[in-house]
Amino acid sequence: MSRKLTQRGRERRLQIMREAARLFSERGYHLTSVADIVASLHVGKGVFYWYFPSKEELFVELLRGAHQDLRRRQQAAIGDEPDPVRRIELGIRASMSWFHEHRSSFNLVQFAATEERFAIVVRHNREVAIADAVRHIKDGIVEGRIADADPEVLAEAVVGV
Amino acid sequence: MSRKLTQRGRERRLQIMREAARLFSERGYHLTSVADIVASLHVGKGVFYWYFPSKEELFVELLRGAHQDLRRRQQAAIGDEPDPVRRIELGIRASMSWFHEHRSSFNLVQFAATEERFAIVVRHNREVAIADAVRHIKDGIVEGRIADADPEVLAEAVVGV
DNA sequence: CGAGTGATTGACCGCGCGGTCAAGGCGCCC
DNA sequence: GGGCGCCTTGACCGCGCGGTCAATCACTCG
Repeated sequence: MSRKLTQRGRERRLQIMREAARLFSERGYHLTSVADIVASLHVGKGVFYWYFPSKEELFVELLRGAHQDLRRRQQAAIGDEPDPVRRIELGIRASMSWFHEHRSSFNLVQFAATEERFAIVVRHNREVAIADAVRHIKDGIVEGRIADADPEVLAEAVVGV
Repeated sequence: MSRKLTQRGRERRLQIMREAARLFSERGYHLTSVADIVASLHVGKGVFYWYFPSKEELFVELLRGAHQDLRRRQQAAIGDEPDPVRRIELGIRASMSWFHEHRSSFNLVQFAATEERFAIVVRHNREVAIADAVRHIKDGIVEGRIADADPEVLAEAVVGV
């Protein structure tokens, strides 16, 4: 799907993603033009379209990247904690501190939720999170540490937090 | 500041506000053009600009209107309840059910928070809400029903809910 | 050196946006 | 009827957007 890139190319790509994330989160998606992004990087417009098919695709990629990063953080925090209740608690705490450190990603997600075409991605991410929580809850029920209720419903509540 | 209007004019104005709120909340502010709004009302473009100076102003007015309506609802719910702790609880519950009933207003506020020029209005509304809460908390402290802490800080927490 | 290819430039395009305005309808009062 | 003022129309304007592309650069490798 994507081009083959040299090392230099991969760096440019990341550079664009970082700058775009910064501008999107500061001014908002619609008020940040592609021209703004390339201008603040002091490069021509073609550079942007060499690395990304469209402004929209770039944004979706930022969204997905943020979600992956968050999930990685959760899993690192949970580690090999055996108690499912503690696992859930650690996951929630990790998410909170992650969002605290990555305010700009938080802004991106918040905006994404207000526009249907991006909300789809957000919903998908949410479902992944719910699936994660469901697994822990089922473990908790098996061990008798959590009341036997519909795991899906409880998971929704956890993610809602 | 605004024009003088006949009864018919006031109705048109409300009609536009309702339709705009609907479209903004469904598709988002930027994806809803003034042309969309007037088209869905089957009127010419000039009608819009007869009643509103700009698309931006209309949005701000919707934001302010939503805030006023929410606040009215809170005050009605609180009524003459004497206990300050109960007052706060009733206020929070009223806010929750109001947002539940007015999802579209919720979407508007959510979007507004992502764009600086509108976030200013949201912050102002927030400050009003905090001022309200501060008053109740001070009452609570005087009566000894709430621990003696910085009322401002506690109020922030209440509004955060 | 020259060929090949990844990377870059910026003028250019078409479009749809927010906003304007001259013109005219409609209803009411004298 | 005639005049007045609220309201409506829609063609029109300028602009800045997302996106394209022919030309060119620059690095590597034989």
